[in-house]
Amino acid sequence: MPRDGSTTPETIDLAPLEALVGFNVHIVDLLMYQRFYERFATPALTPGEFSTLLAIRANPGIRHGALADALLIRRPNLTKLINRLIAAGLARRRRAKGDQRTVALFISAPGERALDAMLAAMPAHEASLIAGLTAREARTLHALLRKLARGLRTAPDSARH
Amino acid sequence: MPRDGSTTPETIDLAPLEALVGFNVHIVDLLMYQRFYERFATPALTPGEFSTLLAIRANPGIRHGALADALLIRRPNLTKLINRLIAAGLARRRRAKGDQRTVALFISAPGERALDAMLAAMPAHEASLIAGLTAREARTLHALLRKLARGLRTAPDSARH
DNA sequence: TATTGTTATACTCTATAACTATA
DNA sequence: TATAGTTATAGAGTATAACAATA
Repeated sequence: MPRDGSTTPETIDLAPLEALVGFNVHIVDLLMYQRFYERFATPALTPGEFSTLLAIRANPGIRHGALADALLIRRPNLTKLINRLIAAGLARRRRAKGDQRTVALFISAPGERALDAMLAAMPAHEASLIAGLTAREARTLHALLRKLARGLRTAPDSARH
Repeated sequence: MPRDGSTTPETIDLAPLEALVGFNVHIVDLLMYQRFYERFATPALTPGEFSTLLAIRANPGIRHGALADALLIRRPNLTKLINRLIAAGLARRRRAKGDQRTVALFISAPGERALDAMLAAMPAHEASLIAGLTAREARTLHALLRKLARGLRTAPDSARH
């Protein structure tokens, strides 16, 4: 740090950025990703793989397309992600009964165990994420984020290709 | 959509995911990024370039390292981003007065104009992002996100390399 | 002819290590 | 010897277009 009176500020003013909701959301997202990787170290699932596997368990037999839409992942990218899960023995693909074009996705027994192991650590993880907030603030934030997500998903100009 | 009684749910249950703060933050971040690109179409700045330029204007003469830390960008990646801003004539690099290793960053006149043009559209943009919330809810969310970001930045296990 | 999932591919973002020039 | 910024490079993540199978 400069010992002279130069213009270089070491205490940075981020006020104009913090005034924008999107910036705060993004910073929080980045920091939470960091925390996820710190806690669930190398051998485990990435946030995307974890979310996908959890969604498959909650919706056995779900199609690729429906899952991709729900998780905001493009179909080609989801295919690769699912391939990784299957290669790891955590999920299974099965041809659907009716429409022969579609594929039904299921979690496997090892997938269940992997998920349960991570979910066991999740309460402590979540608690550490919101450690800076009171319990009441955390509940409020959570509810507002869900409401915001719902609103943004169903928004008018969401002319998502 | 299947017309039989197959197990494929078209109404997806995301409850186990929405119960996790991190998932909601990530979804909101993704959706807000989409909105940003929809509004500030191709010729304009990316969210990262916009944030960086705004931070430079608020902190004239800031060093690369300090800026990278504030925006959670690695130094090599920030160098490339700044190179793009400079190539576009929006920012300038200048050798600092004291420590000859450091570089001081400044916004240019065209940079000011580009920023002002985007900032002029920002109130409407922000309003559309939080359209699903009441004014009071939006204020609460904003305050909680900022508090959360502060807490996560200064956290104990943020042994960020 | 349209749709589901896949393949191929490119582009961005990000991450690490090594280099330079200053300190 | 350590630090600031850069370069080089590789690895994720994500985007679009085109294809095969089925509707």
